[in-house]
Amino acid sequence: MTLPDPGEQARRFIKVREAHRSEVQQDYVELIADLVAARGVARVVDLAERFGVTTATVANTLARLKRDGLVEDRPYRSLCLTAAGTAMAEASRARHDIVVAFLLRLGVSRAVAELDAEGLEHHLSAETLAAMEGFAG
Amino acid sequence: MTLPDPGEQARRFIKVREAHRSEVQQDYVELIADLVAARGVARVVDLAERFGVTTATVANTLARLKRDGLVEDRPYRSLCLTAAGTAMAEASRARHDIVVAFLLRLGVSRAVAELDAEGLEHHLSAETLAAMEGFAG
DNA sequence: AAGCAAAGTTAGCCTTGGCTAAACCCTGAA
DNA sequence: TTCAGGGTTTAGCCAAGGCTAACTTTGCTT
Repeated sequence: MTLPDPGEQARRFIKVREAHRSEVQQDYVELIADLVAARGVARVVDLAERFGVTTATVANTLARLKRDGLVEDRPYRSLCLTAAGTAMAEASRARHDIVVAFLLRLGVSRAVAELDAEGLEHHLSAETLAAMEGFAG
Repeated sequence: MTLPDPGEQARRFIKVREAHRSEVQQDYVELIADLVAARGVARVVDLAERFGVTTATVANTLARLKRDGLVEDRPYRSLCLTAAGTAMAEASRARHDIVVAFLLRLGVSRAVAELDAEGLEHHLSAETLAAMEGFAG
């Protein structure tokens, strides 16, 4: 039983923790973009329902997204992404689609593919994502 | 652009949040088991070095693991897993190995496989894991 | 145009998981 | 045997991301 180099191992865990920090942001901008695309508006209640949290939690999270320049600050108005938020949403969606296509190609059912993609997509390096894209077709 | 069913989508995100809660636990018991296997003892300083955090953070996290019955409570002694902790460590390691083997088979470099596995392994359903195992050989 | 219900926000609380600084144990060398 | 230094724990701080309860704003309906 040989152990990895300590510094190398630490870098891996630090990377995972960094990914966690942007996960929520990516999920939010992606869902806001999808809602806007599908029905023209994204409301706080919709996000709360689709994330499975309360509207208070959504408001709390949106405050951070506004602070970070991803969402427009327009109280009591429909949600709206900034240019940076839109860019992040597009990147997230592209990656999400690759992961789902890959899992389907691997033989996983649609329901499970959509489920696992949600957790997986934030932890893929460019190299792995490229390999998945190639495999998916 | 059609949106998923709200309840279905919520269940996905709830699942991801649940996975997050046990991630740290799994990483800790897995590393403790590896250290014990490789050198007989697992010390707080080793965990801190390999996770890339301070020893204070490790002590804090270990208090939760002890509370949850995964680690023996023996202050100032080498860390030691309970039966439950050992079982979790074995399951984590098996899953980790499958993911790494799968990524290597997919054509990803060893370094990136080890890196991505660390983030990926906590977000795989049984179905996807089985598919990966089959693909890996 | 008024009033009410639904949507949104705010205040205050909790846990997790980071940190620093300081106190505390333990052990090996003098 | 003692005591200095390294390993461990404790105390106290912070941000993220959950919650409930109470409040405000909006906008639909009458």
